[in-house]
Amino acid sequence: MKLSTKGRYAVTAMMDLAIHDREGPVTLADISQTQGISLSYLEQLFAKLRKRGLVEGVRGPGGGYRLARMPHQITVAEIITAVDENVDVMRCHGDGNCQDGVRCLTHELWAELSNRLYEFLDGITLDQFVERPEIREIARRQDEEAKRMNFVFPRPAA
Amino acid sequence: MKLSTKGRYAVTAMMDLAIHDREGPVTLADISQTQGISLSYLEQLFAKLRKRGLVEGVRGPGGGYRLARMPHQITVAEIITAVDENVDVMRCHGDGNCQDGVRCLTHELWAELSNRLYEFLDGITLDQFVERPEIREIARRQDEEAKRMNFVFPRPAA
DNA sequence: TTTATTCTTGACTGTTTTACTTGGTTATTG
DNA sequence: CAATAACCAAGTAAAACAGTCAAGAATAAA
Ligand code: FES
Ligand code: FES
Repeated sequence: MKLSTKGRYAVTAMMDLAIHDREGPVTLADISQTQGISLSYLEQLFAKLRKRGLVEGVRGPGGGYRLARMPHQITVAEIITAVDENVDVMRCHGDGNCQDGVRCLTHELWAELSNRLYEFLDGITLDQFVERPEIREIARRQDEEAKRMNFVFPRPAA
Repeated sequence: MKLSTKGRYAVTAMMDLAIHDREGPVTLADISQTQGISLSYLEQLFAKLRKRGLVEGVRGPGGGYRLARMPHQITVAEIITAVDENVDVMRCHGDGNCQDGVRCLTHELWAELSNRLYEFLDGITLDQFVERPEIREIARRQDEEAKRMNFVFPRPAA
């Protein structure tokens, strides 16, 4: 397992998606602006998320991305493994042969660690966070901020 | 937290150390050969482990490294954080300001994740594995292998 | 039907981290 | 003294990371 900025970005974006799920598809440009993540980088991440069946894209005006499942059916583990391809905690990838073809000293340790780690991350679903009032408050603030940015010149006085 | 080969090497080496703790200091050359890790790379890792007070070095002939504490007092979390300096699961490093100075959407999620992950890794100590018969068996095999390598020509028949 | 919107794809770039090497210098033992 | 083994400082090739750029394809709205 690897927990880097990449996985963090992915989870952040998925959370944004979960929060605005009822308001129709969310555009990557929106997420980019709201969460401060590079648009083109998001595109790469969402390509992977889509291949894993976590999100689905809607093209054309009014389009964007939408969760492919209910928030309580999407776990943090899935999101992270979707974008972080080498999730190899073990050198042997579970085959038990990294020591000249035989099992190495720490195989068991990593196997156990890997299992419990995955179980743990797999127990955290998106909905566990989006429902919290503190989170909703932050989301509301972000939305207002975005609105303020977009309509700074609503109609030039003329 | 970051779980990479680096941390894996460190834990592997520490485990080797824990197993051979009673036979006096263990040399890095031994670990290098037994576990298949580059000697100079081990030196770098052990420099960090030493700075964190996890091991102590004994110089000169017959020297090597030795655990600075009992195996049940050394956790996997300590070992990993010792060699992986940037343990920043959160972009804000706990300050809650990665979103233009204010708390971002996923701050809580990462804080909680970070906490529980650390607690989990902190609950695993070295002795929990070195006592297992399967592990001891692998260690025994490794030792024999090493012996066979060293004494391939014990005394040329003459 | 045109057009704007948005997803989708591929290639490309600079920076950082990994894993490892080279080449030393101390300190300790016999 | 010579052998041993910890210490230390640089440097390096390859990979991963974070991000950019550009072109295209599908679709909804005008
Ligand atoms: S990690 Fe499985 S054999 Fe080494
Ligand atoms: S992670 Fe703490 S504010 Fe974003």
